[in-house]
Amino acid sequence: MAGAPTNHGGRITQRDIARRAGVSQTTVSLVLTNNSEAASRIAPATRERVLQVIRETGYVADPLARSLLRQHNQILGIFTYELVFPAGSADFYHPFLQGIEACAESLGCDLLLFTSAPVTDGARRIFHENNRLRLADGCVLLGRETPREELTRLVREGHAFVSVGRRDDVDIDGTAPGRVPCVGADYAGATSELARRAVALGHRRIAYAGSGEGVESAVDRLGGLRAVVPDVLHERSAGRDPADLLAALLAAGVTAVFCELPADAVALHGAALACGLRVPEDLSLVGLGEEDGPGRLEPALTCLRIPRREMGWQAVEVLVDVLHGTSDDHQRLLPCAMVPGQTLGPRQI
Amino acid sequence: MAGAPTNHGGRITQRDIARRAGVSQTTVSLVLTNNSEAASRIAPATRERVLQVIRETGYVADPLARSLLRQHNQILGIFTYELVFPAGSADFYHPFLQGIEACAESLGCDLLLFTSAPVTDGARRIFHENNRLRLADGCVLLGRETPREELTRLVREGHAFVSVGRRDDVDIDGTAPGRVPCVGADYAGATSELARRAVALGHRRIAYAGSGEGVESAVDRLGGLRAVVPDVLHERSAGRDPADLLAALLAAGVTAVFCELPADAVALHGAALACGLRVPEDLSLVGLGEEDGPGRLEPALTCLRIPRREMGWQAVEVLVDVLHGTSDDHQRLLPCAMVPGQTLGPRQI
DNA sequence: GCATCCCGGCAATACGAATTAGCGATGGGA
DNA sequence: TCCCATCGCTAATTCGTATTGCCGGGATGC
Repeated sequence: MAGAPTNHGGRITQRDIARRAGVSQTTVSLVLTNNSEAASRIAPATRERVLQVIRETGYVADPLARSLLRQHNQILGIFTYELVFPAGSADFYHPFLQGIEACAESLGCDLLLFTSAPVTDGARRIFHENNRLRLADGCVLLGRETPREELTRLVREGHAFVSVGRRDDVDIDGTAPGRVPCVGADYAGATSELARRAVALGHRRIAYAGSGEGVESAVDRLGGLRAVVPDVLHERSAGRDPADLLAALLAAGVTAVFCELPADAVALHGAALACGLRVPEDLSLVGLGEEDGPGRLEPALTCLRIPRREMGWQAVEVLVDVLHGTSDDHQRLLPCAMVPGQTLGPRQI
Repeated sequence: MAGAPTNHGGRITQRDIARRAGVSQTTVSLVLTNNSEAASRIAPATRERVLQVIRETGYVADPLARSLLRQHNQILGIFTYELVFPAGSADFYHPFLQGIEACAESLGCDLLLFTSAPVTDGARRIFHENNRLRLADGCVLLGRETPREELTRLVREGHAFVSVGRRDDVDIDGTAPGRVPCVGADYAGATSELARRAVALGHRRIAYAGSGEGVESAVDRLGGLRAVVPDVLHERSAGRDPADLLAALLAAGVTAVFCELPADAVALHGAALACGLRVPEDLSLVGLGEEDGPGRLEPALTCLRIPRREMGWQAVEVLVDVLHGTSDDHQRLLPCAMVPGQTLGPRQI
């Protein structure tokens, strides 16, 4: 241990350094805070003596004590309602995390994953008795969905946070609607654009397969489609046999299906082939999201590319805005690129 | 804000609670630390009054101040020499992180990613002037390689850490060799096992393609092969044309090649096919690692499965051991499963 | 009736670093 | 010789929470 002069618990403090250098703790602190103000107040000889001891001992300031005083820690929190590193959908979060990490690095911030949040009633919760939110200066919320009550409380208590994914306004008792800081993908705009394209290709009977309600991203997709095709046929797909769903769609004379989940499009594609139908000649299929996993469809699915990395980066930017109170609008919608694919074609009938 | 009685900087403290409840800060603290000792010292009426105020204000203790006293924070650090979420090799780290996260969650610990570590001389470094290591109770080191001097300093200064991946002992001036806490994959054992299999299949002239030096994992692989096949032919592969490498191997009469990097095996496979050779009939190929990415070889490469998730989990276990001073040996080698594949076959000639 | 004990609560202190106010010594000017 | 400014450094305080020791009053024991 090189004879480190630990006084009490093993960790070496500024007082230890001070003792060894024959100065006060204040002086050690002044030497360390290297600004022109303080530096000028210390004689070069003293300064050097202190630095020498610091070098010998390898002392570094305890960031905790420092943070307690400063009231901020250069730490950004990341909270997810599922595991941050899920096993199943191998890397849904990965691009988001890449963007967050890159931006945090450029800011010189560390990233704290709130893995300690206990699971109550089958879900992780931000607010629990030993809430560690304050360890971070602000927090990025990641996940397909955020419980309304948690969101409301975050806004009401004035926490610095940002959601990755658009979130509806929150109701703060009586006053103006609480806008939730967020960086989302512009599902509505992208879906509208695809819808216009489908219409231009001659499609008249268009369907939406998926819930279309609940989560904001689902509402936005259905809404984007409705804005262009008011009389869209809305069919739920959850837990439904693809062949069944397909039959219902065909019976209604549908020629193009917009699927909330790309996976549904893939399933419908399979069902269509099984019926001897051709895609897109007999039925056009569109996935309103990014195809995940390696199971690429052949021919390529017409779908969206969600700018996930960019969303992560910008989420951190917005979070910093929130912290500094810089900008006034803390909501951003990023455009989705369209993946042309080959499953959206001209109506043939 | 519900008229929260913030005194100074916005955050609400135990003193605020105390004022509102007409008690002292001590009492608030005692009410919060819910152990039998302290609880008995507070009258139920007082206790309830304090709890009421706490509920109204939504107060939660500042984990920072708490940590400063306790000298530990329930935070485990993760340090990587590259980005934690790299863009290129999509998810080399992902399985490790999964294991680390799962174990941390079971321990109720948060995870801190040291993204603030600045890049000096082209590489991230743990030790720099504003070292934030002490934010965490201990630290998991992730990455293919760890600079020796950083490792040495970690050991010398007695930091609690663990390396994912075996690391050689470190030289602490004069005293006994400093064993580095680590959880590694047993490359040596697995390679030996594969070598025995190759020998049993009739192979006599076996080559090792790769550096075989430097990083521990490379040394271990070559070592494991040498233990079974002392007269192995060692050919470097870095930056070399696969066809060129193949020619050299064939000229030496090699019938089985053990490749440090599965990617090299894939490249050699391509070169062999181009020469009209069959695998494994004319040449057996073994990858001494996990094939990464979706570019699976056809037929399947005989290689290893690195228990990355398990390594992550056990790394955290070892770290906890180190922290508590529980066990005495902090090195673990985990067995690698063999992926049979079809590129290692009987020698035909 | 006096010593003792327990109950319920509080003041004081510690954790480690940063900041403010101020103290003693020195030097220069009048 | 006296006064004041400057230099170089330190004592005291702060951040928010946990812990220790103690105090006053009422009940209990002998």
